[in-house]
Amino acid sequence: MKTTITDVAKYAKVSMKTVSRVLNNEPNVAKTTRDRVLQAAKELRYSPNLAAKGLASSKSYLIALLYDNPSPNYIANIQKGAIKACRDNNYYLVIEPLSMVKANAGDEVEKLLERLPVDGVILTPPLCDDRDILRILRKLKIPYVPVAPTIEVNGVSSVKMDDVQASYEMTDYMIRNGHKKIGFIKGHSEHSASALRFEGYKLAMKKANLKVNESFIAEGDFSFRSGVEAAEYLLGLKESPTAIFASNDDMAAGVVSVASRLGMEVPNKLSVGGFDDTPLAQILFPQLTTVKQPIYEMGHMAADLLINPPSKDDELSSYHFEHKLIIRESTNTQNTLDN
Amino acid sequence: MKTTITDVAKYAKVSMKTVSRVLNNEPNVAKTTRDRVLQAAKELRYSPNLAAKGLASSKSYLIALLYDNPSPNYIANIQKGAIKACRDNNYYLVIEPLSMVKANAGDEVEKLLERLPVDGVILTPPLCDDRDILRILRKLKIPYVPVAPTIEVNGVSSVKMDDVQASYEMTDYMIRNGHKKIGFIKGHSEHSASALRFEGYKLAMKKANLKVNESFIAEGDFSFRSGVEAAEYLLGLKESPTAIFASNDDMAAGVVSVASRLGMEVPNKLSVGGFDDTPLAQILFPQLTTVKQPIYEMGHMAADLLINPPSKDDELSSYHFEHKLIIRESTNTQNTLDN
DNA sequence: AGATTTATTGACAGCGCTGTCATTTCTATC
DNA sequence: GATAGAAATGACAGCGCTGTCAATAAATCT
Repeated sequence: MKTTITDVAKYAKVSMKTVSRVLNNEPNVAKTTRDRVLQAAKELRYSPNLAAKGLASSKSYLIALLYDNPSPNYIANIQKGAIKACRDNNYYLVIEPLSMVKANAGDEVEKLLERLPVDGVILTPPLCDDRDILRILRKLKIPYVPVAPTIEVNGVSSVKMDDVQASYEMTDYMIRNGHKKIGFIKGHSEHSASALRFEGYKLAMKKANLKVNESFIAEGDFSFRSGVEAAEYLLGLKESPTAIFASNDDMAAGVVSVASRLGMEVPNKLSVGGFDDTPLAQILFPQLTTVKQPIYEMGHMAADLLINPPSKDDELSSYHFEHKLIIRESTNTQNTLDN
Repeated sequence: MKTTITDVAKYAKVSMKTVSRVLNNEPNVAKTTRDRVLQAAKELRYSPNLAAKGLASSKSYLIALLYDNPSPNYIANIQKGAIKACRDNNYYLVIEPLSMVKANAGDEVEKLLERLPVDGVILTPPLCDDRDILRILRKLKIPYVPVAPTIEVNGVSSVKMDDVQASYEMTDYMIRNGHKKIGFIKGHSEHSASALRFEGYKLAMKKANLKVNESFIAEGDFSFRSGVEAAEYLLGLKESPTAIFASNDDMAAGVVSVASRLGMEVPNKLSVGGFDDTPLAQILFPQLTTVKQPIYEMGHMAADLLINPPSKDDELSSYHFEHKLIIRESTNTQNTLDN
């Protein structure tokens, strides 16, 4: 038989309500009473029934993680971070992959959340920039935290990293290594990060008084294959870049693979930079210079913001986390003789 | 205001209980009544309150996925499969990563499940072979389905694939390609699959009247790095194998990387086989010959077994799913002249 | 037709907790 | 020491649903 709050109340010789107060850290309980209740709960190995709490307080103690992101690694890290925050607060994480390809993601979300009235929703890219979904969330009055969104919504905190700055740093690093002809492979146009990373690249080029050569900009969609295609194009140019900055690791892996097929040694003949620091980056030969995103941290903060909403006073519109440029083997000083 | 069952009852001019019956597909409701209720529910956009259902029926409509598996890809696929089954049954998936490294995983699980009384638990390797966890689950009387377990428990259905057979097929494929000196890299000793895959390898060798050369067997732990180390050992042998079967893709990637560093062309000088068919397998150059595990299918069935438990009659002890040998570029016919 | 079984429906309590508000006990004040 | 005010505690309803069991309607059998 499962212990209930009534058992604890009897044992501690107080009312149910007092037990409830103690267990929920509500104020106005005498220290001695509090200790007695805590002791009773401990001895009886009491643990609250989530469904009952939920029903009585119209809370669910559930946070939903919505995603439509093909990268298992990204999702795994967001999950880890979010779960940590949930565990520390006796919340639970429900995951719901979505497919934006289907006509209306909004409807799907609506149906989902009408059934499962979660206390908060974490939105990962590209979902966090989907107007339909945001509208539904607002309509259902469900708090949400977008991870790395482009759209800023009034009164909604978000977690992000500085994609522009990170991308700037990578490009700048290549420039400081003597590279002047730097190719760039864009990411999926639906992901807001794509534009930001491109921005950072252009910024660094501009600051260094380097002209952005339009033919050095290739389209990609974050997939390995698109990296291969972009690399084939870039390296097939009669005057090809000496460094290629792919806006994620998968595409960078594509570049490395094309380069090695072409007998173009990385990094001596071609420097390659990636983005994300996926496990792949260390598996590749040579290991990839890349940018480590604070994914775990963002997931953690997103959940935490939903569980412990900041008071209006200290509310920030967005919380920034630090990325890190990770220099490995795929980039090198440009040998000026080669140029 | 959220519609409740009472609203639907009034609208359809029946009792709450009848609505409940209709919505839960219980028998003994007249067709006309059923239709009327369904219509009412639809018009009112009714959706049940999970917490209330849970409280009243002492069910939670939640399935927990417990894992301690460093492979995001494996987890992502299990999750996808499990979620599909959950969605189709109005269940939800709660994920809980565990760390077996910590002293007693059992306690952690116990605390977790006392708080969150889920209707079922999916256990992935290596958790599914942890005696402590199994004991707790039995004690708490929570149904569970182990994915690819070694331990068989009476009355508990499990989902699996045939690791021995799959491994046999890969080895056999190499043998039929003319290879005689086939190296094998074992997986993490804690994962039961490791032993099974090794078994399949030995079986194939035996069937082909090939002697298993002890020095061709290397220890690994499923990590890329361990694959590198194993490959360095195997390829450093004065008489080294012409093919290496690594018991997962990450280790196979390690082999490929060492081989290319050593200027040993894959597959012409060395065939390499992996296991898992992770995205990595297609990203590598050359693309990896590997075994595709029915991970999604196993996740799906695991959740389904928990949601719709088979009746005692048609209960199977374990459900097997088909793997698939995927032949790509990293394996080749052994050139007998080289031998 | 009347008796008996079976299918269909409804009334109502109660799952375990919290919110509201009433009540009691303490503390500070003059 | 009486009194106002604050702090601590408790009584009780009710969150939205389902289980139980009783009541009624329909079907089947002598």
